[in-house]
Amino acid sequence: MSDEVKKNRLRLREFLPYRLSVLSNTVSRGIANLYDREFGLTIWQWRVMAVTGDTPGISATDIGQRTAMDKVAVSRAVAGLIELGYLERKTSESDGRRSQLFLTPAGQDIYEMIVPIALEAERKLMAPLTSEEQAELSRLMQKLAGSASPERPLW
Amino acid sequence: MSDEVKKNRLRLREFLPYRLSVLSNTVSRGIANLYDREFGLTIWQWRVMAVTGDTPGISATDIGQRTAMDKVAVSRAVAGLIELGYLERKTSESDGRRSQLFLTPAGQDIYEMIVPIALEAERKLMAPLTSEEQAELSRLMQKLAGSASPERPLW
DNA sequence: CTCTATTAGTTTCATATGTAACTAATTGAC
DNA sequence: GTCAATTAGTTACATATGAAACTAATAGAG
Repeated sequence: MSDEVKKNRLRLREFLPYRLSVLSNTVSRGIANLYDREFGLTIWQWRVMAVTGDTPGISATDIGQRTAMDKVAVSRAVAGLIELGYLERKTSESDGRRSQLFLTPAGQDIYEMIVPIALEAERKLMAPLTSEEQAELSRLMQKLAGSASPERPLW
Repeated sequence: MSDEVKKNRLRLREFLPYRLSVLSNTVSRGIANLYDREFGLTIWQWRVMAVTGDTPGISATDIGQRTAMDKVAVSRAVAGLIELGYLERKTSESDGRRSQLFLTPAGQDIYEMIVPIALEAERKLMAPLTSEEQAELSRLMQKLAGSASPERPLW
């Protein structure tokens, strides 16, 4: 048991929610700068491009589920990407409410440029961990994610 | 090496920055709800209370360093807490720009109520991990934090 | 069919947040 | 001492974000 709990004292620097938040913000900020500087994209726009590139024809709602974005954020990111000429929207023939989203050729180009850069950034981030440690981190995060799922709030 | 890298394909669900962001947001949201529902505090206000409770007389600037908050966020959180009657500000005698912050008796009461609740939430969050896994997670996060430090951007 | 409930997506509005400009106090060079 | 440069903290402004209201289309009960 950690000192923190033993002493019944809360040290922010040892408090997991705080540590997660700081680490995530640091990483996200770095990545956001990268996408913005190199391609003029926000993180949300990039997420939308990433899943659309991986799953052409996906709808905005499904993007939201795959990216943990709410529908307003998806709507705005999609609008921005269409404006930039990277995304194209068709209306589903079977359901007039649904959109089907596709990367334009320009969007494909950007997509193919970003993927290796993003993977390289991830690689550098994880470089200090051995591959066993990387696998272990992944496993532990998955456990935590199950524990913290919003459907089953612990607090 | 993971499939993701091997295939040179980016699957958002396996991409560490994305996973960190989603996990952190889920946890933060749960915690924020807890603080707000039970005590009417924002996460930032609670962070300020936490370090002030731990280090009475601390200045706003030092709070910023200890909580990874920028000075504007600290200023706003402090203003809110003073408004709520949980925090008290004195001007340093040796340096008229510096403030010295203290919990009021009401603030102390809240502080003492929150600490065990927050620790319990953390305990529940980590419950699915063995204590070895918890220690390992902590160690791996620390390594990552070093790797991602903003002073030494990798991208 | 037809009418109500639901769903996909957008817009509106109120609030949160970060950057930059600002004020007040202090420090340090001279 | 005096004045430029720095530091602590606040304010102002522009942008980001999320909740709720809204529009358009579909589904489902009868």
